[in-house]
Amino acid sequence: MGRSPCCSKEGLNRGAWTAMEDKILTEYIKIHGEGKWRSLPKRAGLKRCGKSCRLRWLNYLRPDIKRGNITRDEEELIIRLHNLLGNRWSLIAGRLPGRTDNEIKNYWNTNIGKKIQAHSLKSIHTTSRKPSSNRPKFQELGPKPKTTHSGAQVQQPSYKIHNILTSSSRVVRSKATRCTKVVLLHQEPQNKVVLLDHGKEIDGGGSTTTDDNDHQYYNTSEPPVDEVPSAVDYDHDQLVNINCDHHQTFDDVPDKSTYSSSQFMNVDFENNDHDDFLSQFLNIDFSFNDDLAENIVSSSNSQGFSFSKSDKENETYLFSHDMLFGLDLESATASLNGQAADDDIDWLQE
DNA sequence: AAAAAACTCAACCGCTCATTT
DNA sequence: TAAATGAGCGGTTGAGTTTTT
Repeated sequence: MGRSPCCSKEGLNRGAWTAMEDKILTEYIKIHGEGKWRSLPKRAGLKRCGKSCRLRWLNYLRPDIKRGNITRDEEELIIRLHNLLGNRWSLIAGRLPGRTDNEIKNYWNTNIGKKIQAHSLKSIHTTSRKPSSNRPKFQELGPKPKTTHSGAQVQQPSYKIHNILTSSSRVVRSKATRCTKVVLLHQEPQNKVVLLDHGKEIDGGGSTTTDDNDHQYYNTSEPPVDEVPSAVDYDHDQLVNINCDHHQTFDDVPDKSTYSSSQFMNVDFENNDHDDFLSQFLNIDFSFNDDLAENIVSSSNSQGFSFSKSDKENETYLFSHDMLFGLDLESATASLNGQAADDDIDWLQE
C-alpha cells in the first residue's frame, strides 16, 4: 500500500496554469513568503495541489529564474557536473544560478543527451568494422523498453543509455543535503579553501561568548597549523559547524581573531583523494541570486574576507572576494580531477 | 496542404528524507 | 522513539509545437 496522496485531487485544477492562477500565487508568496505548500492553496484561494504550487513557483514564477538560452559555458558545466554527480539535477542546478533542476533535466534529455547519443554512435562506428547497416539502432543498445500499465512501450531516455555506455563516469555519490547557510573562505597563500557549514551546534572543544546585544559567538583557541586536519580526514558529518544565526554583519563579530580557521574545515586542493572534497564542495548552496551578490558588503577585514547578509534574516555568507567574483568551478574541478581536460567535451562543439 | 513523426518542456507522480509532534 | 507531516527529488507523461514526409 502506498502512502496517502499529498492532497485530495477532487475539485482541483490540473494541467497548465492560467495567468490568473500565476498572479494569485505570485502575489500570495510576495506577501506571505514561500513554504507551507500543503496549506498554501487553500489560504491563497487556489484550486491546486500544494505540490503543484511549489513546482510552479520554483520552476517558473520565481523572480530570479533564468529561462532558455543555456550558454555553452553552462552546458559544459552541466556535462562536467553530470559526470561527477549523475542524474542529481537539483545539485547540478545549484551550481547554475537561476537554473532549475527541471530545466537542466529537460535540457539534458533533449539537447545534451542527443549529442552524447550521436557521439556514442560515432565511437561505436569508429571502433567497429561492421557495416552500419548491420549494427543495431542506438535505442536497441539500451535496456529493454519499459511498459506502461496499458502495455504500451515507453522510450528510454537517451541519458540512461549514455550512462550505460560510459562506464568510466566518475560519479560522486554524495548525499544531496540542503545547505542553507554557508561560509566560504579562501586562505592565501596556501591554496586552501575553508568551508563552514553553520546552523548546527559546534562539536569540539570551544566555548561560547555572548555579547551585550545577546549575540552568541563561538570561540576556540587556534590550534597549531599541523594539527588542522585535512578534508579527507573528515567524513561528511564531521564538517565543523558553527551557529551564528544571530550575526548581523561582519562588524558584529567582537573579536575576529577568535573567529578563524580553527573553526573551519580546511580542504587541501592538492590532496589526491578528491571525491570526499568534491562531494562536500558540490553540496554547498551557491544559489544566491545576482541581486544578493550585488548587495555584498565589500567591507573586508585584514584577511581579505567579505561578509554579506542575505535577505533571509538568519542567513549569512562569508566569502573572499575571489570566491565571490572569481569563482571558477571549471578550473577548480579540473585541477582536482586530473582527467577533466577539455578533450572530454570537444566533440560537443562539432 | 495535410498527415505523421519528432521534439520540447511544464506538470504530475511516487518515493525518500527531514522535521515536527 | 515512533508516527505524522512537510518538503524535495528524480523519473515520467502528455499536450502543444515544429519539422518532415
